[in-house]
Amino acid sequence: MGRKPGCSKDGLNKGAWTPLEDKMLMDYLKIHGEGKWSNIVKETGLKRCGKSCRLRWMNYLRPNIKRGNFSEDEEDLIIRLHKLLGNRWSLIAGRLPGRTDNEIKNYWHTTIAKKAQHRQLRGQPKVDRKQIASGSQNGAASNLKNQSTIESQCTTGMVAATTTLQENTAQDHQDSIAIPKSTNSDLQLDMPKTYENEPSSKGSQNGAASNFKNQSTIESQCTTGVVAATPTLQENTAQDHQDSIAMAQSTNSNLQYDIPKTNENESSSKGLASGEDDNSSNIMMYYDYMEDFSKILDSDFTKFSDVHDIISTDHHSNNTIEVNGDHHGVSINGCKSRETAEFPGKLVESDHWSSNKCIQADQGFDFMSLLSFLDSTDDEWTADALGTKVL
DNA sequence: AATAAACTCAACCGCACGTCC
DNA sequence: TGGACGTGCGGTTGAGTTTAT
Repeated sequence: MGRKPGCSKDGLNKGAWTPLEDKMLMDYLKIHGEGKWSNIVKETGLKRCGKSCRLRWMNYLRPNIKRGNFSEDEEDLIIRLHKLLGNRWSLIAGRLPGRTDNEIKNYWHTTIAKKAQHRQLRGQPKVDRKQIASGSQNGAASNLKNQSTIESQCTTGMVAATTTLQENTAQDHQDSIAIPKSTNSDLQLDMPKTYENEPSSKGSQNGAASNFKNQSTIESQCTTGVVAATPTLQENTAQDHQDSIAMAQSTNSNLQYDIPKTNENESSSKGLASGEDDNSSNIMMYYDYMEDFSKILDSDFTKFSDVHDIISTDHHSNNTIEVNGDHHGVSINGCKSRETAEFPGKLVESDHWSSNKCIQADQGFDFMSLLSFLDSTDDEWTADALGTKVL
């Protein structure tokens, strides 16, 4: 790959921007719009490299940038998303309207890390600031260039998502995201809340899972190293406050998580979960953690907030969904670009989930997990994200 | 009031990746 | 096919500001 010409060219300004420079940049962007950053230098005479212009625009000049302190909801959401995504600040920022990745990153490094340090003073296990910053302290997906895995352990009745980081210590490896607890040895994930009539403020700003008016339950039953899943979408009924999307009921043998062979040395975002031991009771799920979650998060959840708005269409593609006339995408496994949605033709028919090449049951599983995950109001969740019980 | 320490955050840097030729 | 280039991202820096002594 060729390297871009850096910003270190002679004659280009560096450091803080002046009001005049800001004005020149904004004037240009008003006319030409974003993009073609390198042209700005040529066409305006602004002595800034394109990269610097982009940064200034994205982080400061852009309209609708929210300034000021982060609200509790925002902080909570950041913590949750960081737990899920690690240091993918741009993705996190995408869920917080008006906030930039840089701002969130700074906030994390200062305020949130400080809180964790505060905990450290209370005699909890030492937390390295860098670890906090990188997310490795809580076992989140701190570096998604590394292999990530989700592992499900039937024996303990829980699903634990872990990231296997190349530079992680054994201790790191043991850290896990405390996705819903379960007391059921059949690996039942009771999603914590119903969304009906409860537009939670938590996470509502980002248009993510907040309006999902279904209680999601995920049940998986261990067989022999295979998770069998049957996602079914139950009709909403007035009497049924448990509107639920029951996933992974293990009754449909057509739906199985792929368990590819792994190469230990493979440095890939794709991971295979495998327990610390090879206990056969462990579930191992092939799971493209980075791509799938990021793409899910990239999608506009609000567009999927109401099942009634989702119309299966055959005239575009039998796997395309249309929401109020528009097409929206949750592109998974590289089936199509982000803009092209790939969903089963009939969402409610489980067979389609297994037969459709573009979305598999496990992805549905994760999609629903994510919704509940983000909407959980469990205080312990937040505490856990910091590796602490009390903030 | 002076100074040091701590904190904040805008900006820079290097890298990865996609696109174009 | 591979190099050049543009863009975006995460990590880091350091100037400016605030707080503590």
